Amino acid sequence: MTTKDRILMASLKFFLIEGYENTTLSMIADAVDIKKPSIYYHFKSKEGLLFHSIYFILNTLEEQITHSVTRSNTPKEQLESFFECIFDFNDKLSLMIGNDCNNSINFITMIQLHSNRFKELSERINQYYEKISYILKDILTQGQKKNLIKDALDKDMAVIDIISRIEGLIALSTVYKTVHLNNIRNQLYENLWLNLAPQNNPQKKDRKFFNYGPISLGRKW
Amino acid sequence: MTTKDRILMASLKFFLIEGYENTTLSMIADAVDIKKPSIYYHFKSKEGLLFHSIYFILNTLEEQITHSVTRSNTPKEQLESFFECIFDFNDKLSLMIGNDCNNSINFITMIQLHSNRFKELSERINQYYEKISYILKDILTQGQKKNLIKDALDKDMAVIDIISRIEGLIALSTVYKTVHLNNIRNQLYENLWLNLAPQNNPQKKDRKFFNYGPISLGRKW
DNA sequence: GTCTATACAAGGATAGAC
DNA sequence: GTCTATCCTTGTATAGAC
Repeated sequence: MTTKDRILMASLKFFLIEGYENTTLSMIADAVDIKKPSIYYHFKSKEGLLFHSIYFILNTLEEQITHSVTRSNTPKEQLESFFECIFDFNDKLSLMIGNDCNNSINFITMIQLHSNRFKELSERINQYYEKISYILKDILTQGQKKNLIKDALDKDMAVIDIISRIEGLIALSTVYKTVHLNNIRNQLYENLWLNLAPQNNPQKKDRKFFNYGPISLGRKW
Repeated sequence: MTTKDRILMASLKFFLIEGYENTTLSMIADAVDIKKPSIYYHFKSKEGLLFHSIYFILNTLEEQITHSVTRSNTPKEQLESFFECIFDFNDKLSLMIGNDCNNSINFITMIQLHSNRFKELSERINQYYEKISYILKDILTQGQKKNLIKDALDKDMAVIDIISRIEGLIALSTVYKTVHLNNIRNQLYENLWLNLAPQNNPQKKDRKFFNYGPISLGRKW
C-alpha cells in the first residue's frame, strides 16, 4: 500500500470514528508514522482528505452493490443481495480501515452530515442515491415482467421506502441499544418483501416464504 | 425570553445548521448581542451548551408526541399523530430557533452524531427511544384488543420498523434531492398502516382506506 | 450580569533543507 | 518524498473591573 493510500485510510478511519473536525492532521500523521507536512505532498488540504474519503466510500459501495446484484437472478435474490451489501458495508469498512478497536462506525450519518456542508459532496452523494435508485427500480421492473413483483406498485415510492428503511435501521441501531442489527436485518428484509410480492398468491405460498432464510427471533408481521 | 434562553436557542440554531465544532462562542455571542465571556456566566462550557441543546430537543419532542398521541383515540389516528409529530418537528424547530434563512436542518443526524461521542448524551438519547418505543407498543397493544391491529404481529419488531422508516425518510430527504418529504409522508404512513391493519378485512375496506387523507401523487403500493 | 483584556493551546498550512 | 522549523489564526476559557 502506498503512503498516499495509507494516509487516506487513516483519514477515513478517524473521520468515521472521531468526526472530521475532531480529527487533526497530527493524528493522521502519527497513525501513518510520518510527519504532518508530508501529508501536504499527497493531498492539497484537510478538506481534500475528506472529499477523497467520501468518494472512496461511495465508489466502493456502488461497486459492491452493482457486483452483488448482478450475480443474482430472481428479484427476491437481487433485493436480498442489495440488503446484504449495505448492511455488511459497515463491517467491511471496519476491516478496510483497520479499525482494531470495537468502535461503532456509521458511514450513513457521516455522509448525511457532510452533504449539507459541501456542495461538491452533496452532488456526488445525490448521484449515489440516483444510481442505487435506478438499480432498485430496474429490479422491480424486471420482477414485474416475470410476475414476481406486485403489479400495482408505485415503484418510485417503493424505492424510497426501501432505501430509507435500510438506512434508518442502520442509523437507529447505533443510537438505540435495544436494536441489534444482526438479529433483525433478516426480518426487516422479509417484511419488506411482503409489500412487494404479488398478493394474489395464496396463503400457502406465503407460509413457505416465512420459513425461508436463517432462524428468526420472533414472528413476522 | 431571558438571556440564558436566548443563548440556548442561538446555540441550538448554530449546532443544527453549522454543526457543533464549526460553531464558535463568538458566533453565539454575536447572535445574542452580548460578549463572549457573558456566556460563561450562564453556562459552564461549550459542551454544556450542546448537552442542554439536545436535552431541549428531546424533552420538547417527547412532550409533543405524548400530547398529540393522547388526544387521538383509534390506533390509526394515534399512529398518524405520531407520524405527524416527528415529521413536523423539524419545521417547528426551525421556528423555535428563528431559522430565518432556508437552511435545511435535520435534528436526527445531529442526535445520531453526538450520541456516539458523549456517554451522557447517549444515555439520554437511548431513554428517548425507549420512551417512544413504549408509546408505540402501547398503541399496538390497545389496537389489538379492539381488533384494529393485526393479531399475529411481532410488536417489538414493528416498533423498530416504524421508527426507522420515519427517521430514515427524514434523513434521506436531506441528502437525496428527489425526495420531497411533504409529498410522500402521507404515502409512507399509509403503506405502513397496511402492515399493521388486520388482513382478514376484505378488499373493499382496503379500497376505502386508500381514499383516506389528502390527495396523493401516485399509486399506493 | 456584563464587560475588557488576556492567557493558553492547538490547528492548518508553508518555507526551505536534505 | 520526507523532514524541521515556524507562521498565523482562531478557539475556549479565565481574571478581574464595573
